[in-house]
Amino acid sequence: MKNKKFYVTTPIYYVNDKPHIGHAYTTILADVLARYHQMAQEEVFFLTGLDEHGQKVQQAAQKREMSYQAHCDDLAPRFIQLWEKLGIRYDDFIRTTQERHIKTVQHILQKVYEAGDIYQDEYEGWYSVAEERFITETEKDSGQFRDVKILKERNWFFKMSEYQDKLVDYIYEHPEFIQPEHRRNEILGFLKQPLGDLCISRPKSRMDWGIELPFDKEYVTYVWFDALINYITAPGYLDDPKKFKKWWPADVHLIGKDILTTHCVYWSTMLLSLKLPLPKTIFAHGWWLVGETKMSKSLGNVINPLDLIDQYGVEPVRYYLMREMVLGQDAQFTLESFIKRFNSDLANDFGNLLNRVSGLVGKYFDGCIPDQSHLMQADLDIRKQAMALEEKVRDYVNHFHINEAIEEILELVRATNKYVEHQAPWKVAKESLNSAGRILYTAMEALRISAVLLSPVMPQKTHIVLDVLGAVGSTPKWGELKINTKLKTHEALFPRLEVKSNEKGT
RNA sequence: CGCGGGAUAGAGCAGCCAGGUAGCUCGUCAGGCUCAUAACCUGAAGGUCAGAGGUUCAAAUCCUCUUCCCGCAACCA
Repeated sequence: MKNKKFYVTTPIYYVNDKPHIGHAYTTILADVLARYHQMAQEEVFFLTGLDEHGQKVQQAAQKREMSYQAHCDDLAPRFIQLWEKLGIRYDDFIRTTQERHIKTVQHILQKVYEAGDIYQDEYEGWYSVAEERFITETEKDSGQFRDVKILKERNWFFKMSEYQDKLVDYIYEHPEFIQPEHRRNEILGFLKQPLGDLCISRPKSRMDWGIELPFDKEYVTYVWFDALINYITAPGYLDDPKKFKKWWPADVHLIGKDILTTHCVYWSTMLLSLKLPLPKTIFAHGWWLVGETKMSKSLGNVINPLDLIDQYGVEPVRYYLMREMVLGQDAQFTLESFIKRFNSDLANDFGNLLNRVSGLVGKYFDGCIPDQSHLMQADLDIRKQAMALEEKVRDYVNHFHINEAIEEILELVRATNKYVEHQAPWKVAKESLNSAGRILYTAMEALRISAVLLSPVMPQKTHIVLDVLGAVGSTPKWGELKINTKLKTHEALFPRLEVKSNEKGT
């Protein structure tokens, strides 16, 4: 049987500023998904990268008195280094200034142009002289823009409207296409209005940092038309048909809720025009809110979550971000909840389970994994729960409920702690070493399976656990522990964090 | 009447689509255990499920209205 493939993307991040928690979150999420699918024996392609054209980049570069490309080259490593720090294992890193991408975009522009889906017209709208861009009616009414005037400009347009009906039908026929569901409704609501055509050019006179239109040298491409194409550039749309056929359509485009319309509407209609299949799922996650709405004054502790990495380690941060964010909702990032999560889940439950079990095995079995012999009811209960876990986790992950997958694993960890407590092998051992061995074997198997299933979230820490158990490379199937294996010594996995008692009220 | 989502114990969430004793984690209180990272286990307190009305033998769950919060309303990534 041929392995399934899994192609996951993050947005390509815009290099007008340094990476922040939003970038980190999406990328970790993609990484975790990629690793789970790898664990399920699927072939995975994980793409991330940078969006380097457009007005904001131009402005940022000008401000720094650098060339556009130099500015991009300066920022790119910051992203790459952060991904290294976060343990991100991507397969390709695309930058829209790369030759492969520019060629692909120009090829597509030419193709769409020749197919008659691009035409020239005059764009008229409110233009902010200060911002050097057109603004929407809503933006104009907000009164936040000065020097606003009506401006007419000749531009090239993509016939997005042609594909409106097709797109609406597609969304209705594919409930999994846009997730979560309320985002899908949002797009369907948006598409109830007649869709206009998309202006896809910018005159060089106004903005020249972009990909030149192959059929009109006076213009560069609008940055979104450029950026979205990255998803097919990387798997080889232009120059590697075999590779492209293997990976496209993408299984998941992960995005923030702020770029929902561009992906669901612009990108989809572009693909429809190109007669390419649409991605299977576009998943929009929520945003991290740091603390309260206005947190500055009372506590003076405006926390940049990235700082936590240096202080507490990468993996607790990965764990926290994955565990705490629910579906496509927003979530609050507070140091208090981070520490609570760390102590209760990682230190008290998971780390401590390893500690107590390995301690007992050291004490009564000379550090060697004992034989399980035949299991009693309580043992069978744990085994049953552990054996059912893999499928539950897979199911949750496939539906993007990472937090629930993690919770399900922690339930096994907690149940195992409970089991050890109730079975009291330290007492049993005085009468029957055999029975104590059975209990400890069962607990260690449950721990091992928990570690395997948590490994996509915390690859390094779970590796330590598996290494201690002599079970690196094992699967979530029951019974892979090797009897008589000598346990390795280890430090506390997640030493408890002291609660700083200077917080008040929050 | 623009479209849509939400309001469940001190906190964060599940349950709602397929009505039938209100559940999980954290926190609090009281015990227990002592193998373990002052950890773990047992038990308890705490909710008129935003409010009002309706359907039903039965509503957190379905319907209507009200209040409050939030998202979207396109050419900026």
